[in-house]
Amino acid sequence: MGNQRLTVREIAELAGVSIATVSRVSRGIGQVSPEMRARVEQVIEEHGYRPSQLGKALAERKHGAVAMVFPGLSGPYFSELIQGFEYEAMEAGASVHIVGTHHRAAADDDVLAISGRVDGIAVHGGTIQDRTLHRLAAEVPVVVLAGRPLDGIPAVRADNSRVAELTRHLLLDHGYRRLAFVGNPDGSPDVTERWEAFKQGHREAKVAAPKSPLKVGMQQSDGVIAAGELLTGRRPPGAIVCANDETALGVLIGALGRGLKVPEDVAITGFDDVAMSSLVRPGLTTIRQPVRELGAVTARLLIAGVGGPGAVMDTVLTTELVLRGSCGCP
Amino acid sequence: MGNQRLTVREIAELAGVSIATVSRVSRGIGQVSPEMRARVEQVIEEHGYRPSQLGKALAERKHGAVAMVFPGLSGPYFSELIQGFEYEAMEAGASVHIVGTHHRAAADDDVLAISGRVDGIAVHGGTIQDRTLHRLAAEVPVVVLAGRPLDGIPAVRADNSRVAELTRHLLLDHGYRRLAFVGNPDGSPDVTERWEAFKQGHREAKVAAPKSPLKVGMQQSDGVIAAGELLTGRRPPGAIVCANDETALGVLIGALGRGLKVPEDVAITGFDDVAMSSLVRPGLTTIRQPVRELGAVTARLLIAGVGGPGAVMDTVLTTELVLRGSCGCP
DNA sequence: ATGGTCGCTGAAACCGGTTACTGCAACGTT
DNA sequence: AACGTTGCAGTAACCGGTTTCAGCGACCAT
Repeated sequence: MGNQRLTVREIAELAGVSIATVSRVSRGIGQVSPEMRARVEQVIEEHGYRPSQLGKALAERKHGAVAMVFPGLSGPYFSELIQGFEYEAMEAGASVHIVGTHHRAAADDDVLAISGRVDGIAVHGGTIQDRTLHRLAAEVPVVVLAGRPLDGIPAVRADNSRVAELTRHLLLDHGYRRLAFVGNPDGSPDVTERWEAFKQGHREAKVAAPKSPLKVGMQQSDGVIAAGELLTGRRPPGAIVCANDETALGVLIGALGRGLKVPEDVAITGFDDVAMSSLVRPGLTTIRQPVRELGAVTARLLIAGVGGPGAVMDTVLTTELVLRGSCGCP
Repeated sequence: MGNQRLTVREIAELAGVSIATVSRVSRGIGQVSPEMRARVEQVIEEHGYRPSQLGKALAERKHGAVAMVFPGLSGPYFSELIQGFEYEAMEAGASVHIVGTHHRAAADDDVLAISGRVDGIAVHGGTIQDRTLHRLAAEVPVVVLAGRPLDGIPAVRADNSRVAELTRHLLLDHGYRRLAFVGNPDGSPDVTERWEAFKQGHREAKVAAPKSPLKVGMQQSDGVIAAGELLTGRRPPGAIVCANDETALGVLIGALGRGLKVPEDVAITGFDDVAMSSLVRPGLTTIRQPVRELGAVTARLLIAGVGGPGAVMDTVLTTELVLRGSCGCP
């Protein structure tokens, strides 16, 4: 405690050189004679000098930090996403700020406040208003994560249209009728696209799609609640397509807890392919998306600087249908 | 894009005043005549001036940011923890850096690297080596979160000893014998304390405790794996005490998936009381800890400055036994 | 009229780095 | 011998804020 850090000028004094030389040595650039370099390095080593990030940042006019904004960080999806993002940022020497808005009123202000502290911001789709997004983009490079590109703001996302393929599989290969969709499109570009793909799949199979989705949250506990809603009526659906694995697992637990058999009584599918999905009985049929990679690509894009001519505006990562027992496959 | 931010000097020029006055107005302190204040405020408003965090930070010699270091952020526990921390930090105007070490080799270096960017760091128990912790504490205020205080480094934690009460409940009230403990004490102060309390409960009930815990991770998927290990042998335990709710839910799913009845065939308990625990059938008997509050208290402590005489060295939040169906209670 | 107080504003120093530019010595070339 | 390179180190000017201190005019008391 207490022993405040040394500055360039003090190190310069101790080594009997100018501050320019200290800076050159500590950064390892510029021309410095071997003996001078050795002398300065010795002093730096002795006193454990490390340049202040503050001075450095001001002089270089960059923060060496990026931020990620998301609604909340419940569950494996956000964990993976952040880990991919954070790992990539760390590799590039940038530290990571996080802003979870979790339904806070002042969220948009918080996001603007962070813009003065970072070199770039990744905003999870549906987290803040488009208006705020534009104001943000005027201050600092922005990438939309899991959402659509918007007026010069690039996006990184997964191919949600594969839900159409899943839907056709349920309708045509297994012959289920009366599918239900669990998930709330409002405020989530991902869920919106999945719901649209769900309807598209119905069109392609020439089967009437349900009028509306069952709007619940994205957590496992929301799935349990959804199961209660869907499976207690007189005409329960033959298959339940969930917006993500966590709700699907919740629905599965809710169904099994009611003594129903999956997939005999009801089929269930998810989206993400989280670790649990291959471990439950029956295994969860789902769509695998490269969540970690999504975060990593976003970080790389942000650090590379985003803007400029020829910049990639829309990065869509491929997804993959994973068939397991919960849809009726062996 | 492109329109770079204005500086104090430019605003001063535009308003026809000195930079000192601009600074005083923008900070709202010091003596400024009403008309001058109005004039400057007008210019600030017009041009959307907001002082650079970089200049501010350098001049004030503080970053206005705190960091949280943890092993990884899987599951609801870390989500809640971070949300509590982040919310409190935001309230105080500090932004939040996160560092997930997730078993990275260079983790300790990363943590030291971040120390030059923040005013304080919360380190989750068991994340980095004690040696690194000391070096860190020499640079910046540090609080250990979910761990023991260490040589002047304060800690914030929950009362894990309540696991002894839970253990006695299983042994004495329900009469179970042959309890198993699921969780890996290595590298986790929390799990270590819970395992110790588990043995303590056995001593108090005068029942022999198992020699060692079943060492698995803290995620739901690890619980499924643990269920496979414990429930396939010839003499399965009568009750399984898990280090946290997520593994307990995994064990529960694994047990039900094998056609076992809970609690008739095997009782299961957890720790945390996450949302899912009250939704599964049977409800999960667990110990409730105030995870969010844990994060919030840590943030407050860090922002208040930690050190100094009379500082609180050890903050222990109370926990509560929550009895539901999975232990055999009605 | 003079001296002292008070309220307000501005000049300049400072925070801790980076870097353009300058100066100087040693060397090679014609 | 005079001159142009070249390599190296130092001076000083930034980066964008905050804050100390000095100065100045208005006001009041004597």
